[in-house]
Amino acid sequence: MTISEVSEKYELSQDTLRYYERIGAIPPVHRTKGGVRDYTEVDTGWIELVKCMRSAGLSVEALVQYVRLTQEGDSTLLERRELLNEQREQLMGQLEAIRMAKERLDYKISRYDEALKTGILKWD
Amino acid sequence: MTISEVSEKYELSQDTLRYYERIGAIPPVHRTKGGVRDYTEVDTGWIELVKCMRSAGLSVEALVQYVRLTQEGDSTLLERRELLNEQREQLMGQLEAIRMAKERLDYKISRYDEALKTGILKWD
DNA sequence: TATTGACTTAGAGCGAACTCCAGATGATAT
DNA sequence: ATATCATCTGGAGTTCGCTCTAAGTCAATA
Repeated sequence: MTISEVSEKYELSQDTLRYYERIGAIPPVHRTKGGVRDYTEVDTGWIELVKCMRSAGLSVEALVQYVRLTQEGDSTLLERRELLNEQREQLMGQLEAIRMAKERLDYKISRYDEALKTGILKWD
Repeated sequence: MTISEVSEKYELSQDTLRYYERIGAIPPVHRTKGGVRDYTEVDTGWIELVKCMRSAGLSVEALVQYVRLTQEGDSTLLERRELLNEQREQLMGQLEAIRMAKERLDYKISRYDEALKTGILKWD
């Protein structure tokens, strides 16, 4: 798969795909003899993982670390689980922050709805 | 309330508090004759709102817009509700992204737990 | 074979959200 | 009054995560 195909499929710019590889957020991508990227399913699997995790707010740095550990082999299994656990905790926190903000927004919106419907403004 | 007290209470640096005010993410804060900030309850209410929304991922720009609209008075009620609704939608999307990432992390972690417990690595 | 178009790298540039700094001014305790 | 400390402003600096540019190389087509 060429970079433009991967870019299309995962809706990530070619620049971003190269960037992720350059900094190590994904392992080195398979290349043709000429040095052109030719993504395998393993490669795109990593892309998908990174896209998923980034969209949830994991830092690029955390992904780089994770990839580095996987490259180092089985001796880092424990460390990798720790890293994933930490990130999981982060996500749980973020989930809670969003839940709270949403609650607050819902309340505010309901007040606006009320005010717009009745024309009466009882503001706090 | 002085800026150092507010900074302490809301765990936001004094620089950040001044920054939020400077760019308009909160309305102008009450001052003493000497020009020193003296936060009222209304002021800290805004601080709390901004902290809540920022921690959930709302952009500073969105908050600036919201504050600007509130300053313009009742004619912007509808526009403000629209803005809050948009932000709410964003949060819902973010919630879903995090849910999905968490699911994936949970699965991966369970695989690591298994591997670490049994010593058997059946990797995909 | 020439030319077009996709791809390559290294490195600079950019927007968001702070964060830090310098120099001035305000508040307080002796 | 003076020393000390907190706070002020304007502006520069930092970090993150891309995004763009330039100049060169690879690949497919006429």
